[in-house]
Amino acid sequence: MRIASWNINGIKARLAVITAWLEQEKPDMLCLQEIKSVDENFPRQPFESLGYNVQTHGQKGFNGVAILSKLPFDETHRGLEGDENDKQARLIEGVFSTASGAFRVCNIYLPNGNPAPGEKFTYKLDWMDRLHDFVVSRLKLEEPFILLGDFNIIPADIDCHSPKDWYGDALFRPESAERFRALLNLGLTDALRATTSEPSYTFWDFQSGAWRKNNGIRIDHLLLSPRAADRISNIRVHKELRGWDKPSDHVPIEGDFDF
DNA sequence: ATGCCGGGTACGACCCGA
Repeated sequence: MRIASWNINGIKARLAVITAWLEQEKPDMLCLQEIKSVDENFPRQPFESLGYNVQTHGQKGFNGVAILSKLPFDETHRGLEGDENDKQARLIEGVFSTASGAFRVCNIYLPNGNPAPGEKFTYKLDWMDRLHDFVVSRLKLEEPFILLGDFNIIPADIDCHSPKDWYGDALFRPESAERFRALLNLGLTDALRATTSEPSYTFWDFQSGAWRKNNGIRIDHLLLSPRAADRISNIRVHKELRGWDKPSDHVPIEGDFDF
């Protein structure tokens, strides 16, 4: 089973690119971030025609996440618990069954947090603390659990072309990195970093010729519970998509699992 | 480079992203 994550920066603007990629790669599951659409306006039919079940958690104009899955959804959960005043659509989770048992995929669009310090940075850190509590509850289930998406976290110097450009940024500040490490310390595996010590960027800014200069960052991640880590055989970043026409500023990251 | 691009809303600018 191939499971991918992709921040597509607007479903309306990216529909043609996404369907072209799905027809070419045929992943079993694609988790989208930044759909920037309400649920009613999400174009379900093009994906259903390609054999995907569609679940969305949208909001007007900003944010929004969705899961496209060839396997049917046993359960779906929307939103991150812990703050009844948080209305931003940044988390959707699906539970799926296979012959080898159930597994769970949680798709997140973690807040950017800039400028830091400030209200947005505080929101990011609070969101990460709530995510930590959520992950603790999921790990207690002792099932294969994949936490994936756009984390808006650069885990280490190797994950950006030019670390000095990122000092003080909400994606790279110690408070952010510390909370990311706390997730790993719960027992989650950073799937990409577990398989290579090379840089492997997932985002290149639209501005300043970042793609041409390979001035990228690695901020899209697959984190695996122990039982999910046991099942992964390969992981890849589809860097080539950044060079397609009408690209997103992010590219897909995809893992191969034996369920 | 607190905005160089690109997408959103809405139809002229302004908000947001990383």
